[in-house]
Amino acid sequence: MGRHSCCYKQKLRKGLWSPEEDEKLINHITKYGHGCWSSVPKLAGLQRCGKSCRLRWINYLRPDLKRGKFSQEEENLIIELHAVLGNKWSQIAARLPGRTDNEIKNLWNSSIKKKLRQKGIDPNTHKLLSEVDNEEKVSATSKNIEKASEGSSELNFIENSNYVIETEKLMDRYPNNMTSAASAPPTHEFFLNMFVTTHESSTASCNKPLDMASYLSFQQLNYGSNIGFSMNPNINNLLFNSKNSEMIPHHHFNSSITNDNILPSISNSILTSPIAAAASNNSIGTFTSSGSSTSIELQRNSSFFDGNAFSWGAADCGKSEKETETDPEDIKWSEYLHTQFLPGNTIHNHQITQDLYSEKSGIQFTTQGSLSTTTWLQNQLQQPSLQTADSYNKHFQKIPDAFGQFS
DNA sequence: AATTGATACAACCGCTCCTTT
DNA sequence: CAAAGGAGCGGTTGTATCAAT
Repeated sequence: MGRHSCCYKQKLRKGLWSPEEDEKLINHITKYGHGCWSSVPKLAGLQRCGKSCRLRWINYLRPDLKRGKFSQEEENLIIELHAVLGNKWSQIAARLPGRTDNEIKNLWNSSIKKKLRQKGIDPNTHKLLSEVDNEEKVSATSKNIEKASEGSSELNFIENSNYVIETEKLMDRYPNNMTSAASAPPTHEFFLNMFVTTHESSTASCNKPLDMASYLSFQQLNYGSNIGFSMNPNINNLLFNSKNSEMIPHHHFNSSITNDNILPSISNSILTSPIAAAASNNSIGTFTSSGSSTSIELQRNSSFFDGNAFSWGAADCGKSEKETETDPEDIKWSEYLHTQFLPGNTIHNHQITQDLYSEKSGIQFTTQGSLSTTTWLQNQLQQPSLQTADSYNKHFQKIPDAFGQFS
């Protein structure tokens, strides 16, 4: 497809949007919604392509944008999410209320990347740069090593938790980079091998040859010590659905889960999360595999969990209630805008949360559960609801300000 | 005061995926 | 089933602003 069909039309404006154009677009969408984006410019009286209108609305004019500088918490969350999701900016943005993928992408490229490098962390792999160098050496060397130890999946951990990958088999499973979020997730079979081969119901902390805690030592990710990031509880509750690349709050794992889902999920979440390093010295739970399903209990059995509000535990799983999902598209725009967009109106964080998280992919966020992502996000929104309303006000203030710049 | 470089942010481009015809 | 079109995503480029020289 490539270029949008409307872009072929002549005399379409490009470049920065003028306040007049913004006003036209806002007025149009306020009254009629965007509907088909390709028809928006014509209906709104704009010499722009629909794509440009969409972008302008989503990235700048949309009323629920927070704008302003990113907080440290937001930055931390972005880093943690990036460790899991990679450059999936839209997915990252979906978990940061009021932030756009573009905004986050820009922040990452202009600021966070640099900060991470300064702290000796490779922004792509979220590993120590020195480790990445070592890996490259190991990778290069391994190509010249015969498959002497083929069949063994053991890993020898050397002092200081550095690791040596002994088997080419393992390297084959993780070409280039074991933990790169951009690379394919570890296979279902791999984690079966890693965690549940020795016992049908096994306790991770005491399994040999490779228990979970040891395996986590792979990760030298320790943002807490390396860069002083706070350990955010948010990501800890997210597991990964390998089939659609969406994260799922852990609450939903209480029911039957197939290995196809859960193992890659665990792998992605644990392998790439900053919690991994911190968790590496602790037993964090039990994996049980039976037939096609795997149950997982991640226990609060270490100081790590207590110290950092790590809430994998199944204790609150049963309490969760599935939030009623609302498709944003079902919301009548005029109503939406009149009730939420207009300055001074109180924003119902409940609805905002739904708007932000009800995606076509069907991500289901729960409203309860201690320290769950949703809870955290709700907390963000609840400080107070007026915070969001305030951002709306700021938005409206910004429009006349913008006009002022040109007058 | 003018120039240059760095930075942040806005917007565009090309692509893929999905839906519709 | 294939083609066309719409929507969205991620990478890249363009531009405004600010600080340093």
